[in-house]
Amino acid sequence: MSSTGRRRPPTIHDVAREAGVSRGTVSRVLNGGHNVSPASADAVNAAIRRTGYVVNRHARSLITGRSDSVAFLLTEPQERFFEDPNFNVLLRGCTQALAAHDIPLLLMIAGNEPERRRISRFITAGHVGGVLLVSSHSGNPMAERLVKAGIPVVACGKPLGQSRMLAYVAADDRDGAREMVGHLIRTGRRRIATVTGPPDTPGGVERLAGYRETLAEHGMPVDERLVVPGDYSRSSGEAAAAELMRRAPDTDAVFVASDLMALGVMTALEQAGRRVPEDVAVAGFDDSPAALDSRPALTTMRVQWDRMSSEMVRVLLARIAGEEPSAVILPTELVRRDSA
Amino acid sequence: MSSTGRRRPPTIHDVAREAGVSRGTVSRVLNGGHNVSPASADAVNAAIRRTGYVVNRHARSLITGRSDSVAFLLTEPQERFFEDPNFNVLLRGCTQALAAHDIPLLLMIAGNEPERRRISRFITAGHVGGVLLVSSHSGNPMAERLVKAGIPVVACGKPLGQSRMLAYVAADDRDGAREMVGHLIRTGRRRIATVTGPPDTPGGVERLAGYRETLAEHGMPVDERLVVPGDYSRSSGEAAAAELMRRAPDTDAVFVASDLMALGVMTALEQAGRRVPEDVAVAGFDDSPAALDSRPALTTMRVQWDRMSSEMVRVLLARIAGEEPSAVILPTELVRRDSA
DNA sequence: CTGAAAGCGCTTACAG
DNA sequence: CTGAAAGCGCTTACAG
Repeated sequence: MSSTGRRRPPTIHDVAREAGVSRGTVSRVLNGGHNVSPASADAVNAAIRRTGYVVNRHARSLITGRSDSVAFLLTEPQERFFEDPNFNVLLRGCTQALAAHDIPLLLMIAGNEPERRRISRFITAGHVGGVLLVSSHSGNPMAERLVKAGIPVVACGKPLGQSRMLAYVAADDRDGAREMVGHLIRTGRRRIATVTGPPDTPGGVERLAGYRETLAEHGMPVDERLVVPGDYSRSSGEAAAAELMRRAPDTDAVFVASDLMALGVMTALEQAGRRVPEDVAVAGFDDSPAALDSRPALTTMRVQWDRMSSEMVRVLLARIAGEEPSAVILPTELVRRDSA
Repeated sequence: MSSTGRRRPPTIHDVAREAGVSRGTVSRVLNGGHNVSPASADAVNAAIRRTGYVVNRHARSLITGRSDSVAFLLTEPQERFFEDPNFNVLLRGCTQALAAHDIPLLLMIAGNEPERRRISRFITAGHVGGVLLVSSHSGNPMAERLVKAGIPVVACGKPLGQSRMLAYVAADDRDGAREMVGHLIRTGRRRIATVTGPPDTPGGVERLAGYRETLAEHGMPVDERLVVPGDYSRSSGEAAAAELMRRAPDTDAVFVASDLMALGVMTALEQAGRRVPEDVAVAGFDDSPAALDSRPALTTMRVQWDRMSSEMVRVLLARIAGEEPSAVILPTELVRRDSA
């Protein structure tokens, strides 16, 4: 084997010597093996194995002007995400899906404009091969900049108003809402309220749309007093339910646009002396871990967060490889527990 | 200004021309400004501003053999961390503290041996300037490898058995335990039990030690039946409390080594017909967000997770700059709520 | 204090 | 299919 000291890692030059070919040929094997004879390829691969060679990414990036790493980019006040249990699942899933391709994940938080500028500069400087964009609110300024700079971007959730320019992976919010509201109707509920997400988020828009559609299809007029806005926080759910009890004490079901808000809704209902589900059914959305801990256990729509992350990575790698932007919509699933 | 098209970003060469100096001088300014006349330095800095130059990290890393990025490395079955609310605080804090220095954070999860190998290779290949090691269990195989490879490492929490070779930042577990147990004694409790963390974690060892010491100092013999092991999970707290009620129904206080376990303890006590805090006081450790949501609200020791992350980054940067490993112990603070 | 030059490890036309 | 060569943007002894 190698006669010299084991200090510095082998380079493409060592591999070339070991394989009896030129450095150019080694590089060609490394980059897809085009225009290389099978015999040369075999020799190179064997040499790579023998020497323990691994490509120097810095040298490669210096030439190509791009990096193989991927950014996981948060572009909102981070509190929201870091409170959200789904966020962890997503981050972990993306890290592992990328690791399977030996691609490092860079975590970046762009909560304000200076941060956004700094990060834009970093990304457009070629330090990142693509971006997993996690942001639920529309009108995201980062998205446009990155896309214009030619950076492959995949969004998590449908980017309202930008869905034409971005690849994205999202849950089927509207269909999920339809299924849940249908469930409430089938189980005999007649005064069905909803607590919505913010109107500039896909979950806020689509889940509400599904609610409206389903009521209409069942010939149940939508009473606007039963539509109360929330902001996905637990406390906003609590406030919404309190408001609801004032506006329409005869409410017998609440379709809530997120589990976290649903927990708040249950707390407020309890305080208002309502039993769940006997007096009021409560249904959430997301199937977050907390849904299991609540009492009664929360009936909810499951969003496949694990698949979400693997699909995001798959679509991003496809984009990086040159494919056109595409949208992936993942179905949701009714998880019936005790609250509805 | 520049006469050519704005396509490719300016290089050190552009700056040199603009400043009327050689590329070597520009590089010297970039790297600390040693051996550069004030006049040259000024000219270079002005040129940098004018051209909008930013260093190409790939080229720099290719030369120096190291990177300025930092890894945030998890080395255990990730579930534990991703369930832990403190983890989020830590991750976010580190990301932001590093961002302030314009240093990217790479998230890596090494849950099994193949992953550990892959990541070790990546890190020792110079793709990372240092490592923030997050792992509570002792005997971490990564730590030793990295240290031996000369990678600056800072651990979160005292690395049992490896504290000599690693820099680390930790909460003062023992002191915190002493304060809490003292509080329980001062408020009249006499049969004080404890639910511990795993014996191979600093929190498991130190918080138990503080418990024992404090009882002893107050002339209260430690009854080993009152020491029940847990694993930091909520359910282990539940099981521990149930066991405790069997072993010693006259227990009037439980010092629990984590908030999550404390929540489990409260659930089990409730099921056993005990009132908290009237019959049994319950005290946690960590001051995690969940401590606020419990009913009664949990009395606990606050760990300064936000400072933890900024200290970890500070110490790591110092290590990278050549300083010797150091330990930082952060004080904890008694947060008195309703449960004790 | 400063410039000219070598070189980091790789990729990619270019010529054969 | 293959090798020789140029070059990516930077740092760092080396002379002066």
